[in-house]
Amino acid sequence: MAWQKDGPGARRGYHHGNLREALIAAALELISKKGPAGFTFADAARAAGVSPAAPYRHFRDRDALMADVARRGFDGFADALSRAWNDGRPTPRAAFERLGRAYLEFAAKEPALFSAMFESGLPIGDYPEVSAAGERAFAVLRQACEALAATLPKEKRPPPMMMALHIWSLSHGIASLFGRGDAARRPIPMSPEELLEAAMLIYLDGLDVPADK
Amino acid sequence: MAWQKDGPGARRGYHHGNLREALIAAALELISKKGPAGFTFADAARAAGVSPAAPYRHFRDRDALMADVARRGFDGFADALSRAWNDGRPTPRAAFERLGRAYLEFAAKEPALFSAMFESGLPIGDYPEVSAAGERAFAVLRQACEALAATLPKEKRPPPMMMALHIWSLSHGIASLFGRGDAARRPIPMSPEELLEAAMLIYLDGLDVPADK
DNA sequence: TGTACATCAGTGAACGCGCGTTCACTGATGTAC
DNA sequence: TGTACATCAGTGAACGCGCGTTCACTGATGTAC
Repeated sequence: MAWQKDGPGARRGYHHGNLREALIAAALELISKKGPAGFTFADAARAAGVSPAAPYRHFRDRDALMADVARRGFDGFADALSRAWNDGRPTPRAAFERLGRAYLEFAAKEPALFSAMFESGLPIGDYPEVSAAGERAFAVLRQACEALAATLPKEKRPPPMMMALHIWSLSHGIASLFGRGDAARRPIPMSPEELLEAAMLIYLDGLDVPADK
Repeated sequence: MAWQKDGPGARRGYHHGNLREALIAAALELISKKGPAGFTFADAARAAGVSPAAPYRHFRDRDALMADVARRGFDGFADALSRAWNDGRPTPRAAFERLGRAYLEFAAKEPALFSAMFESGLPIGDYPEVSAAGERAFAVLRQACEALAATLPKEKRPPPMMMALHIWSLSHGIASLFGRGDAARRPIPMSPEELLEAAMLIYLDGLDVPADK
């Protein structure tokens, strides 16, 4: 956690030097401890070690801070998905399965970001940069579906948009219900990753996407 | 909305006569207006037209009220799923598809209950009656999967528990992301019902569950 | 059928608390010359 | 290189507010006899 810049930019007295980042880090910390509703603007200021008035220099209000966290979350999510897809190498099908796992991995490794993205209760209409970032993440999945659909003969190709929505929903459902270290999670007899992998196998079978090799 | 009993039990002055129910109704109203985090104990009292101290006669605190809402939600959910399944009549497959639609219907028609059940942020470990009600709802789905799996030849039968988790996750993902009249919802080119139906078709195809007729 | 009394389910005033927000301010930094 | 000044990013005190919670209380209801 980079609460403060290291080296010459580190806090040196009156000026924090890196408050914006520190507030975001504090927000993440507080979200993972107490849930997306579990922190206030004043809490974030306290955690960053500044006066309650200081955050106003960087964010209009708590929602704006939360929105920035969510936007960063979606940006990181889009990157993670892109990396997993890796332009469909070595095969679209193998890459596609990696994509699903990347979804769960993100939810598991960054539960605070995941909460901010999907459970913050933000009026996302008010934060177009958040929904734009969300679109970018979804676009990665959609592209992957297009590539995978293209491996099928024309008459059997499903609409890639529909496919993308299916996979997104499935992954999201698994991640929401079982995917986090959450105390609220119900115990299940297999790991979320196995659960998703099995489901994708069945789903792709249903679409007649041939297994690799 | 039965805010107060009708007839002889209706409010008649000093005693409310039906405050417990009125508080629950108020909570639902407030949840659908402002989200699961969007109301306080005092708000609920105000909405029910009583003093801020009155709710303490019926609930230990706000969380206890929320938990009761969630429990009722799961009970109603279990009922709705049971009704949709209808013991697998006329055929397990047809009943199964009804089950999926019932999931979405519940989320769409009772968004406040749905929020209380899945997005309230309650520490459900502290409310065993809530998780028990959740289990009852899940059990309906699991039973249905058993019945459907039983229509397949032994060597092709998937584990019903896994199947149930798949369908639950998929339905839940669709309901969460696209299923509510929510302002936060992303626009999609088909209805959630169509989306789920198509996904289930593909999934059941993947399992080689024969279509009816 | 009346009455005395216990119990129940409310009131309303009060409290301490933390939050959001504003304000005039001030220390630190960057830059023009 | 030095200096004056503008700007930036903080402080800390203050405010009004609503919340959660407690308390002694009281009106209404139910019941034993």
